[in-house]
Amino acid sequence: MTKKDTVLKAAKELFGELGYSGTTFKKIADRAGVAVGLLSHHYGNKEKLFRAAGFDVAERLTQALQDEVVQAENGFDAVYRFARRYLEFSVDPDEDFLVLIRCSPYSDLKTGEDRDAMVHKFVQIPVLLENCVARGVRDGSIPSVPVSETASVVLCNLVGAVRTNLLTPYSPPSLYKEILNFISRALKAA
Amino acid sequence: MTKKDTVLKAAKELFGELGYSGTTFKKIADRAGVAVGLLSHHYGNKEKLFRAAGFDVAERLTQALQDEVVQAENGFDAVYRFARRYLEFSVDPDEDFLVLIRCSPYSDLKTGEDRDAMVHKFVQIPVLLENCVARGVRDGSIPSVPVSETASVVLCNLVGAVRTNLLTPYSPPSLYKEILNFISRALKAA
Amino acid sequence: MTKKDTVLKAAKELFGELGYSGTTFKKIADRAGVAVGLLSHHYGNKEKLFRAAGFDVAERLTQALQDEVVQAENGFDAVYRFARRYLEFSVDPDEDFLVLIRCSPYSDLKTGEDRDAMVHKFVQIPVLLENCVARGVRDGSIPSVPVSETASVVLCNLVGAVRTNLLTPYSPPSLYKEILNFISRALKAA
Amino acid sequence: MTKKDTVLKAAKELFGELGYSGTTFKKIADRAGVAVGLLSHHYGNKEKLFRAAGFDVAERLTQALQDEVVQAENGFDAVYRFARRYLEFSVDPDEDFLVLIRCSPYSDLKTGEDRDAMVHKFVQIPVLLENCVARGVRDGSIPSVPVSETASVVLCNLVGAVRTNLLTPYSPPSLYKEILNFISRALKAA
DNA sequence: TATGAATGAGTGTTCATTCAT
DNA sequence: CATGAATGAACACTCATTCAT
Repeated sequence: MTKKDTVLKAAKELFGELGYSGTTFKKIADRAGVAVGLLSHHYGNKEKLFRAAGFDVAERLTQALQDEVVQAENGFDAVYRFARRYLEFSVDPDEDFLVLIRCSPYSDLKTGEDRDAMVHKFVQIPVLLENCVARGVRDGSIPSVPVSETASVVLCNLVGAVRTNLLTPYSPPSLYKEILNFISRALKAA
Repeated sequence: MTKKDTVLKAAKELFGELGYSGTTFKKIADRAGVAVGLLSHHYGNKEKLFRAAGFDVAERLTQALQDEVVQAENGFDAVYRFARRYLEFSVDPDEDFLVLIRCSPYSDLKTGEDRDAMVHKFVQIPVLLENCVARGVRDGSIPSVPVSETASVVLCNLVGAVRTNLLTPYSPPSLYKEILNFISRALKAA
Repeated sequence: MTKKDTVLKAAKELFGELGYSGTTFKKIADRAGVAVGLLSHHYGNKEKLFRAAGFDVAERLTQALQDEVVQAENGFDAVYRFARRYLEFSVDPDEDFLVLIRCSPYSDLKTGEDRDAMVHKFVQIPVLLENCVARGVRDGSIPSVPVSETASVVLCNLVGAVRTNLLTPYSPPSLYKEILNFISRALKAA
Repeated sequence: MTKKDTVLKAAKELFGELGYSGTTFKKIADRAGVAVGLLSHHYGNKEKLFRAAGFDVAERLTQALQDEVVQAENGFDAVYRFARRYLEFSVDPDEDFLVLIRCSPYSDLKTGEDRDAMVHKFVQIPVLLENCVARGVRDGSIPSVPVSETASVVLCNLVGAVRTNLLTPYSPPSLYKEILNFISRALKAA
């Protein structure tokens, strides 16, 4: 692993743990075991490093979801697999999912160049889910529902679930299982 | 309105718009039209002011939800009203709901005294919703479901919905209506 | 005791305990149980209040020393009584001697109007001691020594002793007794 | 001289001239001709910089005293040399002795971590003087006196003398000479 | 590529002082 | 005489960023 990669890994961890403003160049450099000057040298500035950290995880998540839905038998299954994989990914200790929570457009980013880039990056995820729902409506595995709206609602469930599980102490242990049941029931009952 | 209240109002607005670290004493003082020293004078320090701002809105939200659910005919209706009122509140321009998004335990607060206080304050909301679900199970308006888990899942829907609507550009205009339908369907199909 | 007096008493205690800059109007007002505005009302500003506190104790010390030396049988006895009384006064819990340590010209006051006033006030004490020494030289109870210099040296002993005893942990329990012996011996051996 | 050293030099001067709270980061940075941020960068915070300044001078003083007393013919001579060197050091323009007056335990430091460190550092000086007195008692150059107490008293003389000379306008020009005589006489007359 | 000393604008916070009541 | 809300300059300290090595 090059020092550049070490920096990115440390950045993903720390932005995830401490948020954007709680994370400093010094902390990242210390955890990565490099000099502070190296961060700007490789990544330009803090915003860009944050973006690189978020993009890296977003990229992996998108890939995981795509790999998952291609295995589905039908649209409903695709939606289900999407949701299950999303939740799994969120608790995978290798994936630094927390940084996504900090930097996704669902987070409390200030507006700016940064945010626009994130919005553009993340849009792939709702679009992928929409395709799954559309496929389900087409193949009859999901009753006739408004496609885009339904995808949005399912994503709301996932966004709410990962925040509840990762950030709050209110989460029951079976939350993810219940969320999947909830989505299934609602989709079938539509 | 006393200057103390003016400060709190400005704080609610700015913490909501810019987040905790994006909001400075100077910005609050400027918007409130007071001297910076007044913030510490009345609220001690930034954390306490943030807490006061969050508590104030949390208090109003809790009250609104309680006032709403007492009017319900049965448990299912109570859950529905709870959800509808929650979503309405989130877009009421008088209520500075955004600050809750920044400071709730669903947000990316660093841990600390601050967070503990918030967790303790916010727990009223899941508890209230649980009561509604329990009532529905008791009176038969909701099929037999695990109470606590179901309440958590419904709240996930609401948390996801307000974030999608208020923070992202991905929200379809009818999102809130769809979320309510989604919850209704899932609850009835249980 | 009027509120004005209460303020002065609190000021003497706190300036003594915490020093000039460690003492705030708020702390004084809190200890005195009055509003902060009252301090400026009665004493003008912080420097003047500090001066008033220091003067009050200096006045009492000067008086105590004068009362003591008039009882002396001869010059040597006067010097001895002066020293003994000075040390006694420094540990009298009713006298707030510590404030003198903070504000005397032997202390680390910044220069300024304040300091000049203190210098002028305190000069009475070396002058009084000089008179005692002069008397001793005159009446033969002290060998022929340079008067002013000897008085200065004796005062150095006292200044050093009270600082050692009140400020440091290096002071042996019998320090004051030893200091008195030391002065006696040196004076007689001159 | 590195910028780090320049900062320490400026700090020693200014803490000596203006005391702890009268000295600001800005003043130090200005005198040293560096940016304010450099002070924290190299020394952490104000307390630590103060400590570093005090330690530096204390170290030099301790060394000077040790170098001096090893040259003594006997215990009395050692005490005398100690006292003389101490007084000389206090007026050496290269040594920034004043900062010691501000930070020694004989000063009006507020209690705290800072003070503990100073107490621990300064204890070397009374200990060294005690050794001299003990040697004198052993070799007969000083009559039988309580060792620790006598050392304390001699140090009181020195502490009082440097304060009188450096801080007050009451000091006669020959004060240091008189103090040395005074100590000699008292020691021999014991 | 890699370092870390150096910068300086910006931050939260303190606090003596004022003043309307 | 007495209050405490209100002020704003001053403070220590942080930190992303630059740059000579």
